[in-house]
Amino acid sequence: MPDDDLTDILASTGLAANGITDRIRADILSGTFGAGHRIKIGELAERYAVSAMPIREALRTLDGEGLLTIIPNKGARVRTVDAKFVRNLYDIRGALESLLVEHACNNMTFRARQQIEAAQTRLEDAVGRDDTTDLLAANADFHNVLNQLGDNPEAVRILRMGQNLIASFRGQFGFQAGRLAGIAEEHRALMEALWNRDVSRAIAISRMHSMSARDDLIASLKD
Amino acid sequence: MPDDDLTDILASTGLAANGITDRIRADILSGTFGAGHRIKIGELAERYAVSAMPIREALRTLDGEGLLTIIPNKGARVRTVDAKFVRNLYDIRGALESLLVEHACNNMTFRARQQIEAAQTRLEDAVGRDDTTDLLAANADFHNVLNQLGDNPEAVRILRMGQNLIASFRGQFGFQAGRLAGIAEEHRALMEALWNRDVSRAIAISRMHSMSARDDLIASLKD
DNA sequence: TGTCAAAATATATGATCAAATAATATCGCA
DNA sequence: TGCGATATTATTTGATCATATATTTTGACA
Repeated sequence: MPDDDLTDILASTGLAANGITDRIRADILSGTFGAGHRIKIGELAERYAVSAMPIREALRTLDGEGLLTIIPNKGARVRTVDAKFVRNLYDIRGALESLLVEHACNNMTFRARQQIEAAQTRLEDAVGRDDTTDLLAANADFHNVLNQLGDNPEAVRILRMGQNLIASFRGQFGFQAGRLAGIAEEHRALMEALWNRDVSRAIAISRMHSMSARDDLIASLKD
Repeated sequence: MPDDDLTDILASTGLAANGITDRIRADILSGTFGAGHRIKIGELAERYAVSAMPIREALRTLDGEGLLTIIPNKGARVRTVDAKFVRNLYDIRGALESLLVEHACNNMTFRARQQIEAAQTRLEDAVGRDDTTDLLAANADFHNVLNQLGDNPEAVRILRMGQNLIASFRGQFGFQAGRLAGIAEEHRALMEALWNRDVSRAIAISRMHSMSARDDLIASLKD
């Protein structure tokens, strides 16, 4: 049964599709439940028209993902996010992405190169049109190819957890002026290093790329 | 209420004490439930003399920690661990620990230095007596000081999750000949770099330290 | 009026039962 | 005997109720 295989694969990356969990996560990330918001099981049960049980299990999962914090006998709150927290997540992201880029550089394939170049073309197009939505999609594709090539699904899983947390704030705060073009430029530099199999340079650019993103978001947070 | 504060702090690091969760985790890490073992809610409920409910929530938590894998409608299994998985975890650990060491090097305090030196003294003593238990405890202390100094609790949390997974195999497979002395030596080199505020050298040694540990465990796995 | 204690309320947690789904066994048939 | 469909069992998931814990409100007293 190929369907079973797919389910297993999804589960193995810690991203098994679960209706209620996904809906709560989406509502947190969309800002419906803002940072620090107190989550009440009863409320959510009513909101999603299910019993308390699926909510309780979903909250445990989201706690594990870091999206919210459960304090025994006191309930759950959406994780509060400050500049320090964002900085920490981006530092983690930088460390893990550069790890994946290192392996990706060594394992680069023709097909992956094509995919990266296609994503970059779409990304630059989006920059030209100042289209943030398309840019984020193309950016995700760009990095996903590298992440897969990085050959470390556990690291990708951690990365994705952090990404979820950050994504909502991106949508909320947007980018600083000129950042979109900066992303495209940093990608081009990374690509050049990758095609040249210059591992140490690829690592350095990858880390720098994360730090730029980090500083951009923190600057936006302060506005 | 200081007790409440403590609970909150524990919860914020994702390590809230929960009786049942802790017992299941311990039983997994001790090998009572081996890799790949099918976890049945009913069995565990009987074993720990509680209802199904706490078990179900505990399994979600442990799933989030990566200790087991839940497949919808099919149940949970203790994560199977192969050399590739161990390699991935250690690569993650190397990336995150070197990140923390970088900050620790910049934020080094006199008090931290004392604690690190004390831990190292105990570690070397344990090496001399070939006492693995004491060595692991001293080693944990050594790294904990650095992790705290790294000033990134999110990274520490991820690190701890991976550590849990690995710890059980350490106990099961032990170390290769001469590895204990190697650990002590690598620590000394790291300390020297730290006292000299040589950040890039400290990072390099930290990463190398993780890779040595990785290769040692993988070698043991193959025996 | 302010503060503390106690009652009342709200909420999370635990237990039990019911339903849905998956795994296993049984039986008919070639 | 070997295979496939069906029935049975086992197990997870969802719903509901009971209990424990936390929070808020109320009222007595200084």
